[in-house]
Amino acid sequence: MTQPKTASTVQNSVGKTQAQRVAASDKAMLDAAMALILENGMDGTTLAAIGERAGYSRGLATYRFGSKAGLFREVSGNIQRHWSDYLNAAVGQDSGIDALCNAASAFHHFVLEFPQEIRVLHILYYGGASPNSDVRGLAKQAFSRQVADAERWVEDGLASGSIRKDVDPRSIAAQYVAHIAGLTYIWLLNPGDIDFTRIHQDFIRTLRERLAA
Amino acid sequence: MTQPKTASTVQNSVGKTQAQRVAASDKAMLDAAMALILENGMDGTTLAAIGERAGYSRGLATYRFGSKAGLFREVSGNIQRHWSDYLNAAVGQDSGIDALCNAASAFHHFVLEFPQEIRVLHILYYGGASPNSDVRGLAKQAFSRQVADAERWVEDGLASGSIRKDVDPRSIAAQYVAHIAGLTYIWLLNPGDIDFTRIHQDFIRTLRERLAA
DNA sequence: GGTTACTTGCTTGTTGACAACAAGTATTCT
DNA sequence: AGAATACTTGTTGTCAACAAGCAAGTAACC
Repeated sequence: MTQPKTASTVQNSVGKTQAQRVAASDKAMLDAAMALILENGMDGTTLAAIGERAGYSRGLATYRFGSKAGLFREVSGNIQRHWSDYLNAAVGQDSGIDALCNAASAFHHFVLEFPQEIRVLHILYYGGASPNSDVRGLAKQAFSRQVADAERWVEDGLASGSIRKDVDPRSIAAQYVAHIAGLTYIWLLNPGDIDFTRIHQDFIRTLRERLAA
Repeated sequence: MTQPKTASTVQNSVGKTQAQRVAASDKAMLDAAMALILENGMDGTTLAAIGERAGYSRGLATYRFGSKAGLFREVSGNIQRHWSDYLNAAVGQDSGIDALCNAASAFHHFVLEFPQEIRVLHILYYGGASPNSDVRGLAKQAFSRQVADAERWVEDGLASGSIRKDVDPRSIAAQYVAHIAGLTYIWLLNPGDIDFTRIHQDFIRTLRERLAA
């Protein structure tokens, strides 16, 4: 294993265009990174291990992502894009209570369909609770946007009269996001302890009861 | 600064009993640890920095806590004990909806009164979202107990007839804890963004509406 | 279409920071 | 006094980050 590792050691890295080489290594690196974060968390994941797990050298991860922070940025950006598309497809042009409920359902389905991505994403985001953490900005931005979305939905519902007048959009939005984030956190800690589907149905029902005009 | 640092360099470390020496250093170390975790997070806090901030050598933190994991255990244990006493004082022998509401209010007051302790505690707990994290077990245990407490309160309320019959204690308990944890997380990320008092009042009201028999 | 210059992808060498531990010194206790 | 405990200093191994180099691909020119 100490023999010099040339690019040709790696499957399919010769006779390809540069673009193909990068695409291949990039995918392998991101897959390896996600797998290692799931196994060992952020701290336990080393840049060297990512490169080697992906079938390259210990140095490639640093070269590709620049730093550990860059790696986390890349990974979270990828997953977030996926979730964002999924959410938009589910919510579309809805607003008011329907938008809130559809978004919650979309999250519920996403968790069932891509549990690993959600796990990785939240491992990263909860790491952002630490000050000076490299992912803090990412987490902040993600949650701010979620709250802003929810707030907008509630405001639209108020404007159209489908939501009762005595609620505060900002407060509802914060509670809505907190509910989902908190539940996901508990699930992350103790996957078997949470009956996600039951709680989700409960939540949807309560939301409608509480907000309906 | 490179001169040998003997214990007598430290204020009040000579002419005291061993017990007093330990008590003094222990307090200084824990204070330093909390301050540094608040400033730099878990990753950014080094055992050496804790010792030196506390006015001792770079080695004392390792000697005292055994390892970084041991340090976190100690810090979280201390804060948790404080919160636990605070909670018991507030909830007492209450059960049912009153217990849930009083516990939520106690948390609200604790956050206002000891924001730094809550910040540190949750920085540690959210770090537990990472697998193989040293604090994972602590976080798991803490949240399990919170859910169990809430579940018991709901069950008592069901038994005494003060809570409506069609709710699932486990589901309610999980949502209750998720609400508080999620809200705290968002507050940790963006302290100014959350109107804690308003949301708390909202929450209490909703809780009563939703659970009252 | 073949040789040469250049660019880009990737690897290896090295440094500094830090946790962890071992071995030492200082202070108190009996 | 010496034993025990509190604390400090020396050292090792791991890892992120960076620097320097090698190899494969691409383009310019003949």
